[in-house]
Amino acid sequence: MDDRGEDRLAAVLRPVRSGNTFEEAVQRILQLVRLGLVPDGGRLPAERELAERLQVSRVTLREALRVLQDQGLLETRRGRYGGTFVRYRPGALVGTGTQAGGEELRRRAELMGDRLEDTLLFREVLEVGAAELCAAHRPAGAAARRLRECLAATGSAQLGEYRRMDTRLHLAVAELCGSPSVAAQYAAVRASVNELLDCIPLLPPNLLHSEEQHTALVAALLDGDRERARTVMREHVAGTAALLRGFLS
Amino acid sequence: MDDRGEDRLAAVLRPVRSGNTFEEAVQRILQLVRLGLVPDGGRLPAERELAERLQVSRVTLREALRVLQDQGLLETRRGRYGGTFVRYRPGALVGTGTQAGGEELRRRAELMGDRLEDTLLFREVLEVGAAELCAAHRPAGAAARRLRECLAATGSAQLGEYRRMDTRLHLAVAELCGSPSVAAQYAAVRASVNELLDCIPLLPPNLLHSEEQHTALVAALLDGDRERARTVMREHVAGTAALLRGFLS
DNA sequence: ATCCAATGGTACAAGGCCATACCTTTGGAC
DNA sequence: GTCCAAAGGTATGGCCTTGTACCATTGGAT
Repeated sequence: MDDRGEDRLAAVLRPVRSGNTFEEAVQRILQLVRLGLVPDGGRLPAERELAERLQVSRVTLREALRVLQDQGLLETRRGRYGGTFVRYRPGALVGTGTQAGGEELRRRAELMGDRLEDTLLFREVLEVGAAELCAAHRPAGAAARRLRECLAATGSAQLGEYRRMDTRLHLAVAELCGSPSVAAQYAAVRASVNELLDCIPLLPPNLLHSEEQHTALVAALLDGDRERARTVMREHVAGTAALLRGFLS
Repeated sequence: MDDRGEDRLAAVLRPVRSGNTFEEAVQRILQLVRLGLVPDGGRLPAERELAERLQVSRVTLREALRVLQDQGLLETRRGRYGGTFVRYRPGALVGTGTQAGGEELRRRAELMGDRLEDTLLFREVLEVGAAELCAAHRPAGAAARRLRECLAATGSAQLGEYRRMDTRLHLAVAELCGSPSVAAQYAAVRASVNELLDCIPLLPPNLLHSEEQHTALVAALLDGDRERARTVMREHVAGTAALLRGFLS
């Protein structure tokens, strides 16, 4: 051994399970909601399909759904054309000054503790890396269409739908970079970030700036300009990180 | 829903478990070995400590150790100052042309299938991102010492120890970037890469080139030069990826 | 020579998770 | 109005995992 004190094995010797199977299932369903992949009022895949895809027994999956029902986040209807429906309106941005949102934000940030900094750094690595890789692939055809469609959707989104559309665009970049692992990790990390972002109001000046960056990003991606894609994404990410840190101090 | 055919939920709706608990424990122990964090002849932490850190029952952990013992990768001795010891000599580089190694490499690459490309891309994102973040932190004090020490160790390593020291340097960068998640993901992905690299011979010209890049990398990191750190790391990673792809075609 | 602490080895009962099968509800198709 | 397919709701038996306690072995300390 050549360790002296500091633990060089920490990166490997960490828990193999982050909780019960059903707790992890809860987290995954929460990701679907926080990422807006299933919008308010939308229907989740059927229990049998969800269980199959998460590789969890239906019994366990139902335990997870039960928790989220009890929190009022999901509603179920029986019978054909029934299913599990999302009831989720972030809407912390209406009728609140920066006070109320700030309270909740601090509460949630407190809960994340040390993982907050980790999350923001990890996000930067994934997102900037994905942008560069995506540009390197020079998206064309269906990929290019998807990027353009996502960009247009952010531009014409209602205020209440902006975060959802923003998430959709970023997730598209992560998926188009060619590495499923990057996409999966980004989905998880972005769900955490959204949990915080949902607490702070969306101000028009920020939104405009964000849209300029989105436009520049997609242009760089379609041009296959790696350096520019990376630079634009880095600034964009730094912007939201600064926004969060600002509200937290 | 606005999905049309393609599955936008795939990044979230993936298995919550990649296998049995004991299989995942096996993978973690294998990581320790493949990363060279516990060298040949070295002793693993005691069963009780391993179980604690992996958050796995000792029974399950012992199942995992048993598998690796049966493969001859681990040996156990009872009694005080006993323990579980690593018996692992990559050494595919002695007495083989590129033939034998190429066989085994292709076999292992086949086994990884689609995950190979994913692994190489994910590695690039993590490694390049970690380098940039690490430089942004301008490592000083203990961090700077650790980088210099790791660099010196690669420079003076025996041929049989070079890959281990190389891994140690890269892992140090990932850890010093400030995000435990990045370090953890990198450890996993690098263990996979090492499984392949162990099949191909280490040629002096490649080694020299690699060492030049290591030196430049550490210099950039200590200078706090983000762009340079990123560029050097990108070329370095592209080098080993090209090496692998070359042996595979 | 004895003791002891650290390590691997073993046994058992409780709880978690799963596969499977079946029941109940619902609304459209006919 | 009847039927049926698709969805949620329920029950059972078995394997996996855990927590806990205890046994066996070893080599240094005394």
